[in-house]
Amino acid sequence: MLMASRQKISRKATGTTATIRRRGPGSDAGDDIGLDALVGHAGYAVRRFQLWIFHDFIKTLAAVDIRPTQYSVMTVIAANPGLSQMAVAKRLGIERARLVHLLDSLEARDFVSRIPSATDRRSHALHLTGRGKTALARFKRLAAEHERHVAEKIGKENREHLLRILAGFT
Amino acid sequence: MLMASRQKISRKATGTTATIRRRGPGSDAGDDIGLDALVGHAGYAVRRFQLWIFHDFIKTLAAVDIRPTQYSVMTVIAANPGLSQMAVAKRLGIERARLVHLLDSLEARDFVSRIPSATDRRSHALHLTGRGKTALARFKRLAAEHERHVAEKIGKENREHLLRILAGFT
DNA sequence: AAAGATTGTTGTTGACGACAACAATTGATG
DNA sequence: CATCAATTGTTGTCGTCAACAACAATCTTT
Repeated sequence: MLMASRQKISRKATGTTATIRRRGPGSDAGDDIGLDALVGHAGYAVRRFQLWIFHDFIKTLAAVDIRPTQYSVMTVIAANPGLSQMAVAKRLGIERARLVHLLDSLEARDFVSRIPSATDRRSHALHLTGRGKTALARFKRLAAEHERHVAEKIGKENREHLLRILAGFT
Repeated sequence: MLMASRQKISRKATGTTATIRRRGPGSDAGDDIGLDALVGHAGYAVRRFQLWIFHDFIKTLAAVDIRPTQYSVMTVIAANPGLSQMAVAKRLGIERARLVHLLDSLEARDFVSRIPSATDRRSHALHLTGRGKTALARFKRLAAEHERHVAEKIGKENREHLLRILAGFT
């Protein structure tokens, strides 16, 4: 065995002294373990929820091979054609260094085009291509389906309430 | 300049045709850009919120150098001493491969100890050390302060409502 | 005793955030 | 007008994290 530091200790395997719920002693299947202090921490709940929601988004849009960040980039460009990379990065809270690769992949698939700005030769004016526009329409239908999954998971009114609560972060 | 593919196009810099809000023409500072379809997507709001919340957690607990995942691991072990690595990983939704490194760092700081299980020589019974227990108490105070930051950010009752909505994911 | 499952471990891959440089270009200041 | 600071896109590195695949040791089942 490749484990490290295996001292010999004769500790009783009483284990799980505190907050195990609904389990007979001796059972170690471990699917209902108390969290105690972790419940009531917003960060933990949000992290788990985000994992679930991204999984579902990726799965729902797997047929078109679009990830959440790519979708957000195309959406912003579609709503504001001609935007610079800096503007998109700032708006979405991603770094411009990261946006470079995102746009590379989207441009390679002919969804987005970097058009040299007529007023600033440093910057690119971002636009969706024709293919990009029709593709985004399909993405939006799938994203709406994903959004329905969210509503099924947490409840329609809870989803709307959550959107209102977090509206300040968009 | 190292930019790629700079064709010469005489496109008008009208830019931002659709949904720019509250901005005079010609200004390109770009801090108020329409999102349109992105608003109403739970995943986007949750992602931004999670970034904010993790940043605040890390900053608030920077003095003790504890990250959210480390905190969650110690909390679960404290509440359920003797748990195996598999059980902790399953409970927190992290992979056991990842938990190895997390426990390595926590063990190196003498917060957690891997005690060989008396009943199963494959598994480790996880416990907090004395140092780990007193340290966790301090972490919890700082985490509570972070939680107050969350309440200030989104509102006390909104935070509680959000916790209720996402209770199923903990 | 043999076959299959489990546990901890190591390693790799890819997405992602953060940061630091750099060339080209712009804008402001003298 | 010349010069210097700021901006824009780019490249690169680093660290975190989720996901997977392998593996040795061990347990369980038959």
